[in-house]
Amino acid sequence: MHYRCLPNEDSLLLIKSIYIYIEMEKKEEVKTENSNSMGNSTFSDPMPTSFALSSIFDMPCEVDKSASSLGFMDLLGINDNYTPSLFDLLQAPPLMMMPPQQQQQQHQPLPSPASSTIPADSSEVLNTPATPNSSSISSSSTEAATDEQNKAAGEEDEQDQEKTKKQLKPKKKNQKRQREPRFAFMTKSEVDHLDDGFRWRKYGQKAVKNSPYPRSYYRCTTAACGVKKRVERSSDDSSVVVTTYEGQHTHPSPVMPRGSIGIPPPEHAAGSFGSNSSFIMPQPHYHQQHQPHYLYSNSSPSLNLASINSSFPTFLQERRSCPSPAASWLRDNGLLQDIVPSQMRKEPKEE
DNA sequence: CGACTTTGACCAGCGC
DNA sequence: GCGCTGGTCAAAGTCG
Repeated sequence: MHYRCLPNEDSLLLIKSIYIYIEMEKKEEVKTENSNSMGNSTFSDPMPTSFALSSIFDMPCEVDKSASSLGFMDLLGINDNYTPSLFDLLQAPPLMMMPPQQQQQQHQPLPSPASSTIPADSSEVLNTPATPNSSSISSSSTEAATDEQNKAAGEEDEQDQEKTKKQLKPKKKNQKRQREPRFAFMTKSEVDHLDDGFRWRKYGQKAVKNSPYPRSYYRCTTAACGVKKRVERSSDDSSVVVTTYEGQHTHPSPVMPRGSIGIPPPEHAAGSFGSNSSFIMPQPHYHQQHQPHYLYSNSSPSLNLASINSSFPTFLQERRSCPSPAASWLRDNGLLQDIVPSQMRKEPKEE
């Protein structure tokens, strides 16, 4: 697979699309693998995809150097003798990358920053993890209606029913439960619930099959923001926390992290995602212990790129924030090895 | 007292 | 159809 790079203001959105594309491509493989091997439990077999993605990011990319963005080659240390990988390109300043298939199939450009919410029919969207931590990969699935809408409908119908506690439950009867796009990432952390700048309310906890650790369910406390996240500890490695975000924040982070390494709303990043500038990527709280040291330790704390888009997978942002040498180091030592795909959910059967 | 967590019960989806 | 599991609800409890 090769990617073409073109300069474009919407590059990061396109990168997202690539990421989505990768996920979609890999989804089927993983499904098959899982069904052939160990059943259907979620996260049951993260490694195949993990490695697959790793290799994808290491894939050589076809770069249109003449058209690439200003300083991009220098920044990445790319020269005529070096073929950048997708990983490298993800660190580049705005540029466009599209897999050949996508170039043909997806004539429709991704939404401009001005309308950076993904179209409803866009089957795969990355949401806003705004997570402080490192490694991560996600998957997304799509299903669309909001809980709020369902709730309203359900309440209407069941008003006369006796138990108030049951009023909200029939809401799902007439409609298949639909989900927001989601993605998951893994983090080495001693704390389960990572501070990502948003405020969450825990609304449930469940024991997880084949895992001694429970899964916790959180909802964004902001009214009208239906973002949820699930947090669970990996049964394989108790030091790893798997966080799955679902949905997209409709508001800026209410909590700007203390000593947030001062990432101001990036003016020059506005070209990429600026119109959605209210979405400031919360920066990690480094007082917590969950921050893998290698992420930022040797690289500049972070470029403004880190805050460009709340919908951009954190692990990519962090990759982006590292200069190329660090990038190759990371590639060899850490991030991708930690990547775990989220559960690969079936596509909605009905549109 | 409000915000948040805990926890048992309930519901829906899925596989057998 | 049945049972299992994930996801959610909401009352009760806790905390600041």
